[in-house]
This record gives sequence, C-alpha cells and structure tokens, in this order.
Amino acid sequence: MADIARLAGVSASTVSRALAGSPLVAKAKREEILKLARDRGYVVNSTARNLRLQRTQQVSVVIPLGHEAGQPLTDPFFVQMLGHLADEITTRGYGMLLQKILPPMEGWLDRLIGSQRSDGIIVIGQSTEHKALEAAARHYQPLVVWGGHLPRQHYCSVGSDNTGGALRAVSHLLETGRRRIVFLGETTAPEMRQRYEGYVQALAAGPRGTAEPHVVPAHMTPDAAYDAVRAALREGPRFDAVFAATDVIAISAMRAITASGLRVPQDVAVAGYDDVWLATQVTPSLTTVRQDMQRGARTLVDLLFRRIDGEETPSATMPAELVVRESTAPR
Amino acid sequence: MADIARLAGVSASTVSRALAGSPLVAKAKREEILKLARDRGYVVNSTARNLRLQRTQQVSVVIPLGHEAGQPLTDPFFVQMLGHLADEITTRGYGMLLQKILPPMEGWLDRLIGSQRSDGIIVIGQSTEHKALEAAARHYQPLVVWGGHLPRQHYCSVGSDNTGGALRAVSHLLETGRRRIVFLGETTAPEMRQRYEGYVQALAAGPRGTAEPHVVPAHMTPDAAYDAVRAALREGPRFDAVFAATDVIAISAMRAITASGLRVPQDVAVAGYDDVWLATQVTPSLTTVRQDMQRGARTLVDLLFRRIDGEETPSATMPAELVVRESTAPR
DNA sequence: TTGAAAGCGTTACCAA
DNA sequence: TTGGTAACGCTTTCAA
Repeated sequence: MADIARLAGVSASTVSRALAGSPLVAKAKREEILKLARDRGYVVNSTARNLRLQRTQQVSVVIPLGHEAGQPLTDPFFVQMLGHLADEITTRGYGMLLQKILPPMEGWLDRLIGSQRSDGIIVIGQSTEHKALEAAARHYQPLVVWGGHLPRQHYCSVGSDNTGGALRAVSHLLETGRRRIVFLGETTAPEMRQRYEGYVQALAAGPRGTAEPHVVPAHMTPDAAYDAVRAALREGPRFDAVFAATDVIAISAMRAITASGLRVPQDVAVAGYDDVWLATQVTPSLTTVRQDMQRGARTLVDLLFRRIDGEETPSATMPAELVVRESTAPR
Repeated sequence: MADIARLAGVSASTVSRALAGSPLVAKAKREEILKLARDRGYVVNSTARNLRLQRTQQVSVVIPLGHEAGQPLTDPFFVQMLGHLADEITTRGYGMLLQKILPPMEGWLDRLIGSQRSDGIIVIGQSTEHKALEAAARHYQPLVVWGGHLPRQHYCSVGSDNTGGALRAVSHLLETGRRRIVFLGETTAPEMRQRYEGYVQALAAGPRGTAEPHVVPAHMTPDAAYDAVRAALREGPRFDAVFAATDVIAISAMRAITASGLRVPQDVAVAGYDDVWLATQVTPSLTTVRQDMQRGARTLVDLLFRRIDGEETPSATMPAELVVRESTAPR
C-alpha cells in the first residue's frame, strides 16, 4: 500500500480510503489510485486488515471424530453437509476453514476459540463433546452445532427430529408386516441415541407379536457395519427388518444381507436415516428418513451470522420426513 | 498477552518466549507463565502472530466451476477429494480454507494470491482456467493443480493418466465384444478432453466393424446426463456401450438405460472414470478407471509444501488402473 | 479533502 | 536471562 501511495503521490490513508470506496476521496484521485492498484496487481493484505478490524472474515467448520476415530472425512453425510455449508458461507463473502478433530481432543474448542482464527464456529455432530460445547457456550456466543437437541442444553443447535423420524421409519416397517426389527449402529452420539429412542417407542406401540428392541452394535463405517450384519445373520437371533442409524451403514447392511443369500426386501427389509444421494442410486433403492441438508446448512449459517452480530438465537429442529422406496416393499 | 505479562510480573517478550518454549526463559518462570496462561484460558492471537511472521498457516483449496456452473459442491468426486485433502492438510498443522469460484471469475486467482490469505493454493480441476493458472504461475510459486498435464504447461499439476486410463477402459469394452461405443460427457475441461482422446485412440485401434467415435454431449451433472442418455436412446444411432467421462454420469447412464427398458450390461455396457466409492455400491457395480485419490491428495499436498519451502517441483502423473466390475460383463 | 499518528497483538532484534 | 522497542500492513481518529 505504501508503494501505491508513493506512486500516486498521496498518503497511505488516502489509498486506504480510495480502495474502500470512501466518498471522502476526490473522484479523480480515487480513480487514479484504483487504476494504479489494478495495474500493479495490488490487493489489500487481509491479515493486516483483519488484525486492525478485529475480525477474520472466516468461519470454522469443525468435525469432531471422537466417537468414531476411523470414520473418514469421506463419509457421504459429512461431505454433503460440507458442500452445502461451503456454498452458504462463501456466498456471504466469508472463508470456510475446515478442521477435523481427532482424539485426544482435550481442550480443542477453547484453543480454537482462543486463537481467534475465525469469527464463528460451526460444529458438525456432537460426537462425545456435549460437555465441552456446553462449557464453551457459556462465554462464547458465535457457536452453532449440528446435532440432536438435548434437555437443558445451552448451546444453539440445529438438527432434524431424530426421534420422530426414527419413529416413523420403524412404524412403517411394522405396517408392512415386519415384527422382528433390529437397530443397527451405535448409540453414543446424541443424535444416534435419539434415533434409537424413536425405534424403541415405535416398537412399544407395535401390534402383538412385535419383538423386543435389539441392537446390532456397529461402528458407523461401511466395513464395520457390513461385518456386524454378517455376524448377526450367522449367529444372532433371526430378524426380518433392519433400521440403521444412517444410510451409509444401511447400505452396508443390504450388501451383507444379499451376500448371506437372503433377499432385500423379501427376506429382510432395510431402512436408513439421512437420505444421502447414494440412497436413491443403490438397488433396491433405500427407504430412509430425509433430512433436508441444504436447508439445514442454510439454517446453521443463518443462525451463526445472527450470533456473530450479537443476537441470541434459539435452537432449531427441522422436520424429518419418511421417504419410502424399494428396500421396505411389503412381501 | 499483556495481561499475562502483568500477572506474571514480566515483560511481554518473556511471555512470548515462554509460550514458544524458548530455552532462554528460566525454567521456573516458564512454567509459571504456562500455568497462568492455561488457567486464564489464554491462547496466542493467530492473526497478530501471522502478521508478524508473514504467514497464515492456511492453505486455500479452490474449486473453479467455470465449465459447469450448475455442478454442486456435492459431487462425489470433489467431495471425496476434499475429504482427503482436509486430512492431509490438517495433519500438517495447517488450516484448509475452502473456496468455490463461480463465473464470472475474472481475476479471481490474482485476487486470491494478492490477499495473502493463505500460504499456498491447491486448485481442483482446471475447468476453463488453464490460461489464468499459466499466468499466475509465472510469479507465484506455491500453486498446485489437480488436473490433466498439458503440453508446454508451466504450473505444477497432479493428475492421473487420463488418456491411458480411458484407452484401457475402451479397449476393454472392445475386447468384450462391443463395437458401437459412445462417449458421454463434455470435452471442454482438459482432463475430460484427454479422456476423450483415449477413447478415440482405442477405437482407432479397434477391430473391423468398430463404429466411429460418437459423443453424446452432456453437462457433468446426474440429471443432465440422465436426460441426455434417454434422448440418445430414443433418437440417436444405436450403441451397445457407453464410456462416460466420470462415474457420476456413468451411473446416471445406467439408470437411463434401465428406465428405457434395456439391460446393463446385456444390452448396453457402461464404464466410467474415477472409481468413486459409489461405483462399488450400485447394481450392477460399475467398471471404471481408478484414480487413487488418497495418494493424489497426498501428492498434491506434498508438492505444495515443498513449493512453499521454495523448491521447484515438477508435475506428477499417477497411474490410472482399470477396475472391471459387473457393468461391462460380456454378453 | 488530505495527512500524521496511533494502535490492532504479536515476535525478534539489540542492549543490558 | 530479561526488557524495551521496532516492525508486520492496515484503518481510523484527529487535526489541518
């Protein structure tokens, strides 16, 4: 900037004003400066500008992977969410700073906040970090979390109606005549826990002959879920339907069932959760609970920017809609 | 930092040194300062630190979408690549700043470089930006591009052997008895152009009775490709195989073929390019050309960091391996 | 309408 | 081993 000032024969102050489009600068002078900057390829140094302005024009997007160290950042759900977030954030002229947090995670949130690397933080998935989020929210406003809404929670979260969505999916399985329905997945993360609760509620309201809840535990990765379902088919009690905590593992379940010589949906029906794009592409196509991720992403970003502006925003719960496809067709 | 200094009864210099673990600070004093900082939740302000150190500890990852404005950031290939890049970059203690560039893009690269928001730039896909990249590379070193390597190119690129991979895929189709093979997709982006050239070369070397090259033009989105293939089946000349520029549109082609009452692979064989995870999950599973994206991402990041350190690195071409699955089974 | 100067929060040089 | 001071590149107040 000093260079430009010297070339234009004015002070740095004037250049700064001209570049900011200030009406204080004489029009002719302003245009001369603008032209000079353009010709010399000068762009304001954003670090210096941000230091002066006490902001960063960046938003951090964080994915804590505490509950699932092996879960790669290639998981379709995360990745689809990231795409939508990137769209929303960059549209607003902000940068999106992507971070992945692996165990041991001790103090990660405080460090991130303290470093002031970004003007706000979006956390995707509570993972095992509910307590840390709760603690941070006491003194740090611009924080929004994608996940389940918990009782007495103080941080701002956005998520779908996990319990209701799961309830509808499992009720649908019951309506199509299934009676021995297992839950596939983990129940540590709050969202997954809520889906499990919806599953339990649906079974409790099921007709006579409905089997008790039964969990086939599986890490939330494709391979782990595949192995878990194969083992369950070989060794465990019989079942005629699977409700999976996510689409990704639902699709693994379908493969495992087919590989075991059974048919989907005739022998075992499968339903998932998320409605990732993949769910429409597999054969048979997957019945699932849709979360409108684009809307979710937009809501997250909206709320975050309102918080950056100092507003106190409430959490939002989005509808979870059952999408019936081929994998749960009646026999 | 001034606070901490006052509380510890030392100067800011000493606090800075202690926090940096400098051996110059007396051990007792250092530990006292560290404890104080921990207790008060003090973390060094990264903007100020970066301004002083003339670096950002961030890498920009840019996706220019010039050739395909509608292409969402949810495209499986991009998104899988992003995941791997995020892994590699965060592992090195850097932040990953994600940007999406839409038309009109005039001057985006110079602005990005000029703003000094990041220490280096990774561009995913040349799109229509070959010239801009070429110009930027003349004066800006830390720039690495995922894409095809072009003759007389000066910027550093990493990509798979597009021509060779396509050649192998189409040769494989010929070997399984297909003779009327169409190319599905666009040929504007250099990588796609190279794949098209491999297709042409394979046909030129085909046996008697091999039909001339024929392009079914389609934007690189699932829906556009689906429509294009349906129209081609309804109106165009007959074909018994499709070589698609990417897996995403190959999968759309499969759906379109099935929806038209034909069978894959019996009536029409389909092969794609990329080997996204999805390719293994569809039925029939998709024959494709594998690009090892994890290795690709690692190479991109390696080269970028070497360039950040001032080294001049050459471009890298990675092997492209044919993966035969069900969608090209012989009749 | 313009310029000088202060200050954003660090780090690093130089002196003590 | 420590502290004072300058400097990183910018914006904004205050004064002219």
